[in-house]
Amino acid sequence: MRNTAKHAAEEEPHTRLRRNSGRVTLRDVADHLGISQISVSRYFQDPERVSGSLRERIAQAVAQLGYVPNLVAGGLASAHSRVIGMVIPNISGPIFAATIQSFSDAVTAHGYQLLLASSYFSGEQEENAVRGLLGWSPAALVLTSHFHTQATEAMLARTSVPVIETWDYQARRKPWQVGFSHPEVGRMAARHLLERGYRRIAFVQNSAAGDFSALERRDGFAEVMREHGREPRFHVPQEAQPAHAGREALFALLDGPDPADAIVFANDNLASGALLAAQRAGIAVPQRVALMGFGDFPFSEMLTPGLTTIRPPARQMGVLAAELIFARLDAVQAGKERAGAVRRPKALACELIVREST
Amino acid sequence: MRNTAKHAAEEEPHTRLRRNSGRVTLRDVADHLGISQISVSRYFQDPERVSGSLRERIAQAVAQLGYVPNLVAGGLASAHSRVIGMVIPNISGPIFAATIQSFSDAVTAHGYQLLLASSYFSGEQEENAVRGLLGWSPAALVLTSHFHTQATEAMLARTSVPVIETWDYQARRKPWQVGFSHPEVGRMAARHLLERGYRRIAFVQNSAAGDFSALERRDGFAEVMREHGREPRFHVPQEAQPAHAGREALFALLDGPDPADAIVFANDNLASGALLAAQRAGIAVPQRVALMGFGDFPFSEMLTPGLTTIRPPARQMGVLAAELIFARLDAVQAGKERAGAVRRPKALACELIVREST
DNA sequence: TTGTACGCGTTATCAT
DNA sequence: ATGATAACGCGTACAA
Repeated sequence: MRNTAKHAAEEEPHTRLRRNSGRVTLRDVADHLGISQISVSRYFQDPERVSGSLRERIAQAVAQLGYVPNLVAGGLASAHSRVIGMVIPNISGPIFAATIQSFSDAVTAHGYQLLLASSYFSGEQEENAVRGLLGWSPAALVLTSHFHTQATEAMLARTSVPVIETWDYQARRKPWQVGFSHPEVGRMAARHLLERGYRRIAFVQNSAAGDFSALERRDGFAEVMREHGREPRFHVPQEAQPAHAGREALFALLDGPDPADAIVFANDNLASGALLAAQRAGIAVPQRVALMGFGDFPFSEMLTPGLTTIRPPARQMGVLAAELIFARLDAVQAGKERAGAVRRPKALACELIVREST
Repeated sequence: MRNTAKHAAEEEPHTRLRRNSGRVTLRDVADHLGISQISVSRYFQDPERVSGSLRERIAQAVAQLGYVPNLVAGGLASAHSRVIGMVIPNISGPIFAATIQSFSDAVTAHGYQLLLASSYFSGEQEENAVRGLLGWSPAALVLTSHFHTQATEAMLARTSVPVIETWDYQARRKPWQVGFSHPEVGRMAARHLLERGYRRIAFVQNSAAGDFSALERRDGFAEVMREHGREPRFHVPQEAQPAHAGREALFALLDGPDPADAIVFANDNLASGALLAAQRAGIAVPQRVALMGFGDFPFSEMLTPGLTTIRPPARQMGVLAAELIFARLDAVQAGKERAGAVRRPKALACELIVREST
């Protein structure tokens, strides 16, 4: 068939050179069969919309010509793409892995694709990511927590793309949130250690300065401590690498005349670093100092002693976020009637996992 | 300013209803300033291409109107999008994490975006992912290893999108590869254990049936064993979950009259599962049986005893793949002259990490 | 440096 | 059930 400057000279009077990217288009398939583009288009949108005989011929032509639908063109024409954007502080790493995974699976199952970006707990990076993702007119946008720059908030306020936030929960916030309460996590940790009889308890912050959710956990922890008449202690690591930061915190908090008898870490990475350092230094856990983390990362149960931690509903958040998004998309597609049927989710719960380290 | 049916009635004689998605466009910015679209377009492509005074006015209008460039339209017009597709067997999970991370960072640093899909070691899922990703006319496509379905290979052969494969190395394959030799990994493992004096050595396959690279490692292992006059042993786990599969393999291989004295696992997930099971069952490692894995996952050094393993150049593969892609893109942009300057990469090396488990 | 004209490949709309 | 035509919003080519 025509290959360069295809379908140019025949119908147009003022034939300039067309730009034609060289890829097989809907039109090539249609011309090949002597039918119109729109029939082929319909075949891809919903094969039932063309007659059975045509369906077979199109399928064959598509295979023969190696046609791959151009989603960019489709997205432009229909003003919405089958892409969903997601911004996560850390793509790799155990923290968000289960959420990404479950969300990604749901997205794929619905025939959508995932545009993924990491912010590294930086507002600026998140802002750039959001701008870029919105440029693709995604069907939805998923962010992590409610801490954004002003410019990001402005973009969110202006866009018509539905936005959902995960790993956080506030009942009244404008973007619906799928997650749990961070202060409550801090409270759980404090209560657990107080119940166990520990009294000189410290909280170790994340070395990533932008992890504001970790500070919310810290505040929840401090609140319960004070309610029980115990002054909470804190440590802010200087070391950047989590394992080193955990080690640093351990030694700092055991040093001096009034050493801590229990330490809550902002996450399991820090906690496991401390646990290993304790093991190597011959510091008995939990006899001399109890350690606990947050996240229940896969290795936390493999350590000796096993790490007590708080397990967030990581998988569930991805699943629920996807359900919410597709319910909303379906509702819009089905007309406004059922749009009200999609309900704001409730807060999810975290689970205290008690192992040997406390 | 005009909001619905904007810029419709004025210039077109046969004014039908325009479709207009409602978002702020380049044209809105241009109209706002009384200049042409193309000047605003140039501003976004390269601010240096418009005069300083105009530059400031445009910047202000963009901020005021909240314009976000429509990458879909831009992609269609220019026939290439600033998106890079990546298909990885497992997005989350420790195996490919470092590769994804380093690649993602490089992509972001170049102002591109990452469209990520997982195949779960399934050829069919990979095929769907590739089709979907190619639909976005990505600037490049990154796959994992060389095992694809015929349909996938056909798409790769036909597309003009540059393709790179990672986590694999074959010097002559058509898509350039950025990675290492899997058989060599298997050979390294066998040599290490034989040197240590182990003789009844078994290899445990991955419970994920589609992980063909793991079979290449197995074959390299078997080759060296036979060279040394030792018959290799194998175990194929039935359990799906890696930790359980590792446990199952451990007990199966220690059972019977001629138990294994060393076991190589397809990856660290399996190996650590076995290590923990051994610990709980009071099986001395490495005295009664030595264990080693592949991957050097973050927790492998945290186990007691530390897990001997082979560390792939995970980070480096992501970095190198990105370098290759952007060098190629730059070369194309700069004209064909320098296109030859981009050289096929050499094989990367894995590193044997000896800890206490062997 | 700035502007005009038009195509990129698809889908929405209207017509048969 | 199928077709004709005009958008979608931007970048390329060419002109001034």
